[in-house]
Amino acid sequence: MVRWEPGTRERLQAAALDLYVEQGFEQTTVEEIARAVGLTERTFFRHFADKREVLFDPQNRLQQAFLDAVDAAPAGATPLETVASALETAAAFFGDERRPWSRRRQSVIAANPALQERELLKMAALETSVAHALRARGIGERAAALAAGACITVFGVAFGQWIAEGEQRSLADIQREVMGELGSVAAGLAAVVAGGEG
Amino acid sequence: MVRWEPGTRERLQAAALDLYVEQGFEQTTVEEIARAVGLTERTFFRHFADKREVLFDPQNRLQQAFLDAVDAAPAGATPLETVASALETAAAFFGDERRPWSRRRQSVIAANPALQERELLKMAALETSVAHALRARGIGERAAALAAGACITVFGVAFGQWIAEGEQRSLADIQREVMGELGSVAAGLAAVVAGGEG
DNA sequence: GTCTATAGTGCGATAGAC
DNA sequence: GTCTATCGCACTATAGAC
Repeated sequence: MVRWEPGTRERLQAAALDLYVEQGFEQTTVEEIARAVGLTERTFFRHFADKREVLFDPQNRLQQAFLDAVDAAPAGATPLETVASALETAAAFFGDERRPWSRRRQSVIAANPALQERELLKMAALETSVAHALRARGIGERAAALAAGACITVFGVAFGQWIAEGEQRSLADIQREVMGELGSVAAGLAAVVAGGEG
Repeated sequence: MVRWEPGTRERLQAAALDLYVEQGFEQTTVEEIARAVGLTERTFFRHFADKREVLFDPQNRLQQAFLDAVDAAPAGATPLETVASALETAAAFFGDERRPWSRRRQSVIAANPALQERELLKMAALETSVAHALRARGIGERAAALAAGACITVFGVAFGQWIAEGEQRSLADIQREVMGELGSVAAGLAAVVAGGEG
């Protein structure tokens, strides 16, 4: 009999998601989650800083993927070319096999402002780190911040479509489509800036 | 002697900001804030849902300003022209007299992830409502979401500069500059989309 | 593993404003 | 009388300290 089985984190995450889906986030206590996998409340807090964090990847693999992709982009690439290639790479993290889990997870988050806050914090951290990686490539602070903002906006819109009911296409395909639509929206931007407005 | 002085909300907000600046957000208890203005903890929670909310405008006036400005834009305006005019209008909310208070508030938020989460939630709500207002003008869902994302990104970058140490220019001036930089960044977007990437 | 501070909720009582 | 701001008390769960 093993004293502690491996994959404790993962089992806590799975149990938490199940309970959050079944009875709601607020109606679920940390003690319930811990007992569901044969542990105590105290152990839960050793693995996760708080009750929300259990729905998020403590290792931030997505962020690491984005950063590696930014670093790997060709030296002469523009800021938006760089983030476009980062989005391509990041899409590999969300294969078809993860889509059902992502949908369940998102339904819980959508129902709880407290969880939305945490998700937004993670996305903001991602945006900041992408901007930082762009700056390390010699891109100016403003351009880096704006390109990173565009990157996360496109990712967010595309991800929302990826988990939409009935959606079958890959995240990469959807991202390319959304990036194209961003091109359409931004097409008149030079004119807007030159012309001024009321 | 009046039992209830007016402006209870505002006095709680001022006292809370003072205490958060002096001793930190986490080191300040709700009871301290309440007692600082002669009230009890229970009354604090009558006015604000939680300890963080006291730093935010419960009336969401900024959001209302954005929405009014979007509705007031000329009928034929493109999505980005519309958000550009919304940014112009919204800038009126942040006059020079509010800059010192905004700086104090931001220094507290910058030091506390829990407060950053709340700020991000407010910004996300703002973005969503701008997207919704754009859709009401007949703009497609995707274009509306992307234009709203650009709007909030520009606002965020510009606001950060507005409260930067030594900054003197108005928020509207900075926003125009940032919008111009977004034009530069987006200039090559059509080429990126057409050419694809590794 | 226990112990505690405190955030936040629910219900009810009080009392001034009108 | 109604309406509403305030207070009091009991209570739970989170989260951190020891």
